[in-house]
Amino acid sequence: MFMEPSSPSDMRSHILNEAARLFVIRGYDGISMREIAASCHISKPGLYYYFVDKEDLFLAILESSLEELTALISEATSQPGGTPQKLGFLIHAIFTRLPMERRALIRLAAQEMNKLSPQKRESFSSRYHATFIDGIADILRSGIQKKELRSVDPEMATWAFLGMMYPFFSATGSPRFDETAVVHFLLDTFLNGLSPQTGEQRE
Amino acid sequence: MFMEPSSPSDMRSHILNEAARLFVIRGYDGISMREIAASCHISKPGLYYYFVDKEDLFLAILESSLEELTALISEATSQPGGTPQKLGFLIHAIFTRLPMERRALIRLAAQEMNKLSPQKRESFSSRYHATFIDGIADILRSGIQKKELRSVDPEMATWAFLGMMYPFFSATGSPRFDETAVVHFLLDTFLNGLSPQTGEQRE
DNA sequence: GGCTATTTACCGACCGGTCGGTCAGTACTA
DNA sequence: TAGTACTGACCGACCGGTCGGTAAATAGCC
Repeated sequence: MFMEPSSPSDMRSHILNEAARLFVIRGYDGISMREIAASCHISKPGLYYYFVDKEDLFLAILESSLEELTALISEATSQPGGTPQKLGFLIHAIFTRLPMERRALIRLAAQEMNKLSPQKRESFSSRYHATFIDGIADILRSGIQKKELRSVDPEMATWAFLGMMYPFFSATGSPRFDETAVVHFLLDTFLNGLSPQTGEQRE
Repeated sequence: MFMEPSSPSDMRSHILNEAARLFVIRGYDGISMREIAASCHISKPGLYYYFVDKEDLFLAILESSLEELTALISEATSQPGGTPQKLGFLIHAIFTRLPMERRALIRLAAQEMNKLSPQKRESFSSRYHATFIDGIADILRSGIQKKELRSVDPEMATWAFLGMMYPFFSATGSPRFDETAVVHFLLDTFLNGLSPQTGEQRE
């Protein structure tokens, strides 16, 4: 009775999945609660039984994505080996452990966060930065400290790192590339660049 | 009498500017024609005097941004020097010749193109790819041919190149960095990567 | 120059439709 | 019989877009 839902009424998670899929395709303003309801084979008030409003539903999706990412980053951070290995692990994990839909969610969070009401946005975005952005920046920072990375602004590098990946997170748009090739290309480019190598390089 | 309007009724371009600013901040679905009208100190029907519908106004903004970009790319392509110089010119031109609002438009086009109706989207996106994406891919391709760049998939590299820049195109969100530093960082990272250099490197 | 006809550049009021959200039920369990 | 998991009907606000109208400038004619 006072235990929290241990089996979270699979309808709730079904809604979460379906709504995430739709938000990714059309954006926050692009789909209506009616469409989400129809896509879940439920009535619109049925949606409001599980979520207090549209924002609440959207936020629940963003939160779960952030949680997932945070777990991946902390796993990458505690990975044995040097910074290149940690970064390689992270890219590899994102592309192989997350289905495309969830990868697209990473982009969605970054792009549509501002659709939230001011207080919720502030709250989410500060957690988003503290765990996700700073988590990656910390890996980069420690790499710089250990001379495994050149001395650059870690936060700037984090945005570039993320930005490089985003085009390959698209549910629709952008072209389809072989994912193993993308994983390798991203890490290689981020670490070694596109200029021909003059000396021996590490990866 | 039969000359076309040489001074394009500065109201039209005022609307274009104002609407672009608003679309960038809130997205295509995020602002209404009423808000655009109010922001231009004009009535809603006044808007429809200049543009047939919302999509037409939006498309006019995207087209002008694409035109601007295309000009920059062709200028970069015909730049003297090697591929690194062409790429350097392009990044530099984007960051110094385009005010932030117009840079944000580049991102807007990529992100919100899909809000267009199917035929318009198809038409715009094919021109977008043919001139903008392929334009950059061609620079990369010729660089690879001339051994000035490592042998990678030029289209994949184009998306990564663009993706790296996008986080720094934000009108609001994302942090503010020193633009000269960003320009240098982006080119340097794209060409040389973040691993410490072992041999001498070219830029 | 004076007079009319037409065009330009808008505006207030309003349309049908959709939005997010609510409320009063109700079928089904425990 | 008390709660859980919903539903159909509905609300006010707002959406993109259109209607009929109009003041001011411009063009054509004498």
